[in-house]
Amino acid sequence: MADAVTSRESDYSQWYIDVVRKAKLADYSPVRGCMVIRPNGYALWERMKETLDGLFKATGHENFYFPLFIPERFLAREAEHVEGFAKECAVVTHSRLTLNEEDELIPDPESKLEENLIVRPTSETIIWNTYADWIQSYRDLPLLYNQWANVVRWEMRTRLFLRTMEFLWQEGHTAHASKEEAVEEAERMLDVYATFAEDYMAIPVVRGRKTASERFAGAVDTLCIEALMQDGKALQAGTSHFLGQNFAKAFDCTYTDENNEEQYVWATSWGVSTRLIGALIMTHSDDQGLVLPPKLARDQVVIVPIYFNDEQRTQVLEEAQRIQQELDDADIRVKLDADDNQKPGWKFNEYELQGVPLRIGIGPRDIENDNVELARRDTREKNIVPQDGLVARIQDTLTDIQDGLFQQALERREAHTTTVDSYDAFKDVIENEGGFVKAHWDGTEATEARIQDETGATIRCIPFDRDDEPGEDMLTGEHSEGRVLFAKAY
RNA sequence: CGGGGCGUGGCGCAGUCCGGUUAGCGCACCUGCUUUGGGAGCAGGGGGUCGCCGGUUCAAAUCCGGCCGCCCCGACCA
Repeated sequence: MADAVTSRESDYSQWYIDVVRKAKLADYSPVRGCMVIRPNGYALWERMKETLDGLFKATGHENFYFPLFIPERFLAREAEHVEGFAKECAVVTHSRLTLNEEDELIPDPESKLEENLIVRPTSETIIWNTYADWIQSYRDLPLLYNQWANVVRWEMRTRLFLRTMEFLWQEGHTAHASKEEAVEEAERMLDVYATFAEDYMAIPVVRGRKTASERFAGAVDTLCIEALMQDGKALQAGTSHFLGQNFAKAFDCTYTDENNEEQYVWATSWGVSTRLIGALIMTHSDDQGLVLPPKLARDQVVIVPIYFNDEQRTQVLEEAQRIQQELDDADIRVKLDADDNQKPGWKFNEYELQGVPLRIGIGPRDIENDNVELARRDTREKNIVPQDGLVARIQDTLTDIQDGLFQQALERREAHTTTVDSYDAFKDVIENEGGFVKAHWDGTEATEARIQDETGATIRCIPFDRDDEPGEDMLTGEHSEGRVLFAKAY
């Protein structure tokens, strides 16, 4: 193959970049650390967005939109929040450009802003500033809102989709009258994320709680879903935060309860980003390129016509169009590639690189025998199958691919999840095998920091479903309430 | 922020060490014919201020000085 991607074994990092670029998901942009999301990549994001948006609406949320710019003083209001984000903010200081004596374009000193504006790294502050106006009474609660937006975090080190300076995401921001209700909301939305990851993206995830050091800046509690990539590194795929009354207090957001008493509002926020595309790639794709789960593929089936002369071309295309129509009628997303400029062989390779789950090849031979050639992207199996019953067969196969991808990822995760009881064993697994490691931890930040320092592994989460199994910290021997999940992470 | 790499038609590169015809190759692109079941063949054609600025020289992609940009790898982070 002329345009092969680097193999995962020889250079995982280069493989990832090759997949992104050769599947035409994204390009580098002229701006350092930012990317151009190409139509193939954006189509994926659109499908994710549509699906998630439906799940948000189904759980009672509405969309709104807040400004890209946040007044600098807002960010300063919540102490931990500033501390967490101050290091990575883009700051707008001027409102126009002008030419200097050397004819160079510079920010016009005359136009210096009275107050700097921050390009949002997240929107809690500006939203809670407004919630303070919207909320007076317990009757105004809850507020269940979400926004689809871009945010900017000035990163040192970037990687396509996984960490770029600007990225697309959704951020849900809810306000509640009680702590219980807010906690429940944070849990509900984590569940929505987990469902989405597993049922649509075919990515098995561990649901859990972050330790204090990994918590969102300004949150009381951060819940997360963690996924394991093919190279044995963990990736945080979504977070949901119980914010307590931190932002309500910072922005003086109170309501009057049933007893006419003033109370601070309880809050949550939750988000997933285009980073999920990175997770998708690193979960399912192979050395032939992208592999997409059928539920998220823009094109679930591509039809490649094969012919040797004009007469055959007419005949084959007619047949191909008929099949296309049948599939379309059955709500299968299908593309017929009748482009005359590329040969079938070229198309086969191209659609494999782009991860289209199923390919139908149809040529004179097939027409004669009422067959088509059906090729699966995930297993790379090819079969000659009868046209009779094709729609049902394709529906079944798509389901099979979707389930198979999840199953395969789940098995890989299980195979790369190790339970250890000694620090030596821990270091050995982290160093040589990677993956998730279940081990006892004494619950202190000091121990957590030392482990990270010495091994590079962090506590990904305290899993919700961990066994009730007290023990002793592998490092300090102190009491541990149960095992936590360690891994090296993206 | 440290370490490494790279900057030459749209893309990938060679040429740079050791200065010297008209800057070359593959892919892509355009035209034509033949082709089409796993990245087609032949013929013809178009496209470059060699990242930028300065210096040395009869002569600079090549040597010297400075600057800029991007990518990769590590520490911090969705």
